[in-house]
Amino acid sequence: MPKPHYKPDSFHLRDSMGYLIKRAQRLMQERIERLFEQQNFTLQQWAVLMYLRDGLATTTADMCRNLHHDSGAMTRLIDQLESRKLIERRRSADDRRVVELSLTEAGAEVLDTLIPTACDALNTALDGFTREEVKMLQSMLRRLIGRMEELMPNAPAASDKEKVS
Amino acid sequence: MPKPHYKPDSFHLRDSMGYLIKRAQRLMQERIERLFEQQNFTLQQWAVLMYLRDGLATTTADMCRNLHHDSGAMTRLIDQLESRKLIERRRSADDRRVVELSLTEAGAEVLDTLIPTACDALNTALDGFTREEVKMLQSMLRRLIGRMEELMPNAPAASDKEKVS
DNA sequence: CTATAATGCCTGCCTAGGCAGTCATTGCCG
DNA sequence: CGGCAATGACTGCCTAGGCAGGCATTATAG
Repeated sequence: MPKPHYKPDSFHLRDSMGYLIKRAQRLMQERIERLFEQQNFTLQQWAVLMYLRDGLATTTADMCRNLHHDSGAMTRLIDQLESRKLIERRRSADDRRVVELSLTEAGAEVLDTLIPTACDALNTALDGFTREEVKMLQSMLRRLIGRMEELMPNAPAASDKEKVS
Repeated sequence: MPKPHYKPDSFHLRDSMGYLIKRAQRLMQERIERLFEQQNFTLQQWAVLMYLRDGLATTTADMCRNLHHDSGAMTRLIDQLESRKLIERRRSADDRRVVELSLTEAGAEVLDTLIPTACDALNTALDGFTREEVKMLQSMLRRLIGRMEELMPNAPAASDKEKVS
């Protein structure tokens, strides 16, 4: 690596990619969550509902892996959504260990009200960005994510025992 | 706004800027924190030390505002760093409400070992990005942050009572 | 000068997430 | 078939952060 992006001597936190991303993330989350809180929803809860709607995950373990969320926390999160009648649990017949999740009518309706809110928040935050800039930002973030995922093979977060060789 | 970036009908979580940023942030944090954990440091703790070193904040309240951190949590975080002899508290003479913070020798030494670690982590994560791409990514994130900060005038997180008009 | 507001730091309470461990079920091996 | 690892869901424990309240000190209004 001929030219490192960051050098210890001249390092300043405010230029750090980690710092910038963290700050952006925090602001974005606060922003959207403030809009969601009237209906008592959390970003994570919303993400779970979205993933269910789009069929990106159908079981608890799927959800954990795809959202990089702790499995214990996921169980409790699902408890809440279930008690609010937004999703349903159903023990799988094929593999009786797994619990299949599904969106209820009420859940789908709630999503219909949350999505426009989220879109608005994103659009106003990205106001001033051109279409191309947004595309570029997305693609760069995706590259960064991909890069870090391959650097972190057995990323935990979806804890559940894992042998470390 | 003639052309919104996101439309409710065609919205998919995985294209959402919030989702991408969150995922990138999470991976980055896990990555760096895993490197820091041998020396028992947290990103926030490191950030506080860095801010102190660079004189970007000298009091608890400063720290909270600049790092968007809760003031209660900040007090406890500083308790820890103080008990580890990395920073010192000193009641200000001018304004006896204020507690001035300062880095100790030990604190500065610790920083010298942490910074290279962080740089490495960032550099390897950004491997594959050109110098220009990194600059562009930084600048876009800064724009986004600036935009959201002005949209969130009285952002809390540095809680402490605030009248809402 | 005094009463009231604002500020800074701190504390207690609550919730969410990380982590380890449990139990049931399934896959894999001989 | 029988034993053992792996998997999925779940639970308890611990810690960090969000939030509200408290106290001391300073700023402001009248």
